[in-house]
Amino acid sequence: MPRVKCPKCGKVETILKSGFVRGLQRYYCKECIYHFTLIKKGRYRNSAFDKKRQTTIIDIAKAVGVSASTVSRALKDHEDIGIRTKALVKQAAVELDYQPNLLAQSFNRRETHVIGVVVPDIENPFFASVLSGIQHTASASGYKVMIYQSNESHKTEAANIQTIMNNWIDGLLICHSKETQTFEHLKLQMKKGIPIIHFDRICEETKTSKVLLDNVIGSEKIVTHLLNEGCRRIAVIAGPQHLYITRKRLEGYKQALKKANIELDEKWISYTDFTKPAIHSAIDNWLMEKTRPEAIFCISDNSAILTMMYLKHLNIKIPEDICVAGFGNDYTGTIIEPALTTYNPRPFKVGETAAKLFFEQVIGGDNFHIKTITIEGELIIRSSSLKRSYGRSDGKE
Amino acid sequence: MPRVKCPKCGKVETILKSGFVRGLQRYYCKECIYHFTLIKKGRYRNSAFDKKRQTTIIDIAKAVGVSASTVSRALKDHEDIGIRTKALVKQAAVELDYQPNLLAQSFNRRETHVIGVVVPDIENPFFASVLSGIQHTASASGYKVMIYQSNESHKTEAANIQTIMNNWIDGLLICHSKETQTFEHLKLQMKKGIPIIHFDRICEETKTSKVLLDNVIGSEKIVTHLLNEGCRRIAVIAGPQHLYITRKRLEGYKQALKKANIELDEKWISYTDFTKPAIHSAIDNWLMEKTRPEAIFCISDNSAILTMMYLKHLNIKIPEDICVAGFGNDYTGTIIEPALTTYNPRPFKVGETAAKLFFEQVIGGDNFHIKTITIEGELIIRSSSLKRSYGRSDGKE
DNA sequence: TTTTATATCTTAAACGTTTGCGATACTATT
DNA sequence: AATAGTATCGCAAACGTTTAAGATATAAAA
Repeated sequence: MPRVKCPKCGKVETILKSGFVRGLQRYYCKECIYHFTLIKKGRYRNSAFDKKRQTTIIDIAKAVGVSASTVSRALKDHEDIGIRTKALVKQAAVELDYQPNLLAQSFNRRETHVIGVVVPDIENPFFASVLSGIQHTASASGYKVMIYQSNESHKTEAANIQTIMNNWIDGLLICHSKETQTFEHLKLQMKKGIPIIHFDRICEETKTSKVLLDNVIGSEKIVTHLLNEGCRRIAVIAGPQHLYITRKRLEGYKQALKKANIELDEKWISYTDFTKPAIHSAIDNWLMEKTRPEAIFCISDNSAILTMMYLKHLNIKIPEDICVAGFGNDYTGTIIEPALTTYNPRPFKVGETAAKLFFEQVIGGDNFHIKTITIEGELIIRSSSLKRSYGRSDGKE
Repeated sequence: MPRVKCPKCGKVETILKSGFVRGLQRYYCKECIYHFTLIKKGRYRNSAFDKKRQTTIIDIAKAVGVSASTVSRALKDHEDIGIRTKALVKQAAVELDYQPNLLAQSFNRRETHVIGVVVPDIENPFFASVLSGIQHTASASGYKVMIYQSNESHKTEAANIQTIMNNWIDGLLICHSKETQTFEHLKLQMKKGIPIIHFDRICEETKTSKVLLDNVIGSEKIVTHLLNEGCRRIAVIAGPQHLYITRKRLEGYKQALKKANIELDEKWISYTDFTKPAIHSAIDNWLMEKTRPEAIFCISDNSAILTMMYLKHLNIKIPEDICVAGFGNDYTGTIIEPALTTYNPRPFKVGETAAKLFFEQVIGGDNFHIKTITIEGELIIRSSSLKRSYGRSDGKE
């Protein structure tokens, strides 16, 4: 029999073995009816937790000789606290290098002051700019921004939302992936009452605030400009057919034609996946027509760049032979020659506005009614479309 | 005297008024020696907290008829829990739509699984790509990413770090702003024991892991390439003199010259702030020399683009008259004509590596020794520098 | 002197989860 | 029958902060 003393009565004779728990020999004192093991781990005495321990309000409270609640109130200048106490507390806070545990605060208040953002791709300049706008606005109000990219995958998007929504964020700003066509993953989360704001590629089925690009008007402006330059046969490099921006920008295209009393010819519309081969083959097809297109309107700047490079490769002159226009105002459009006519959707402002809508919803609470805001963009005319006035100035930089 | 009953003894006669607290009439029962007010607010009964309440493990515990700790363990398949109980708990969790409160978990564990990232500017493609690499790697390990941009301001950077470090993040990945020249704000935080990883613009004074671009070797490769093309007088558009990348890339420039036995001429080095006017004036000055430079090496792609556009504007042929090379492999370099010779620092990999270093440090704990990893980049030769072999293929796309 | 008012402080519960360790009900062994 | 072993569970504390509401001291009023 081992010489083990009972921690309660101190006796040795009454101790019996009693199996094992978690690999440790267990003992049992007959007299005290008390089970115990010898080695104690002590959760908060050994581990890595120790190092992470910082000054808390309790430390301050002890130092000053008041209660923790007084410290809490003093630090936020609550009226109930005497001016002398406040001073003492604040001084002690500085001396002890007190830093509030924001995690504890958030936990207590059930508010993290974090905005979650899900974008398809951070490296896309448009989204980078939106992100910047969000970050800027959030920061100004003391909010943090957590980002996720879906990589244009519906699955990743759904998984991201699932994780992030579990108490981490106060609101979600989202632009759906190209793949996303069902929105059950979002609707599930909406029950939690966390504000959701859509931007750019929105979801039409949910009662959420939305920030839109003026896709229709913008496209209409571009196409109208091309018409004004004397182009009649205007081809379109569109995206996948189900994609929101494809539908909307095509709508603008059609409107412009209608207003100009030009009949729509479906052969001038090519649905692509924005890849180089798809675009090349679309152009090849058009060039085989007996009458070539006079202009190509590309739904995105990136495809416009690809289009221009291919046309140049084919020794087709821009804009003399074919005008080209894009949509998006990517930086590359100013570099390529001739400079690309495009439409600036003001992505930074899109981000700003989305963040502002979030704040409105937070402040408004139940009184807030969802809004849809369309950001007015800006037609940017550059050489790539200036057929009629070829040779005149490049427009503004 | 008001007809107020004592909540304790129920008597009315013994009640006295006793001033006001928080705007409410206060009463006092002589017999019970008990102060009280009439209206009770009840913190967790009325407010917005209610709506945010979700299913907790306690709810599950009640439903199944076990304790909360059992639920906690069952959900993570702890061996102590019986297989039947586990099944019951998991089933209840699904039925009640239980979502763990990640905030509570983090608070308890003192671990958020969030990586903080501070970059100067999200819209800069280099940083966007780094960010993407970080996000990718973090996501794969179940970590979230919180971003901050300093907007190249030291003050903003310091403020960001201050906020974010208070328990919000498990680690900090940072690229300093151009302005940042003192690092006290960082050193202060290092005491907390949170891993800090530097990338790109590092801090040489701190004992932190770092991820570097191969600035020196990369620049040397570029300049050597220019030398091989027959350029002898190679001018440099540098950045501000104190900037880390300026110093390093200049070092590579000098090394290349030295190896080629060409004497360094300081007049070919121009320190700019990367703005258009500064670059233009640097070029103007060089062109006034009796012997013009044969090549211009720009410390960054963006300044290379500006340089090329200005040279073209001056009707100087690239590369016949002057070769141009950049550093960074921005997308625009593939668009401009002639395409820009540059160096790909592999920003995505930089981000990936920074994140990996963080994980190594977390896993290694005290055993981890800080590392400095240099990411090997890739020389990308395009037309803008192909003087000798002008007219030959464009190199790989 | 008794009652009322004011200013300032304390107490304790609550947030949701984790976890050390004791408790209980068995079965197996001696 | 006494003791030892095993499987499975519960208790309670701990994390750091906030906050409702009671407590106390002191001054003012009746």
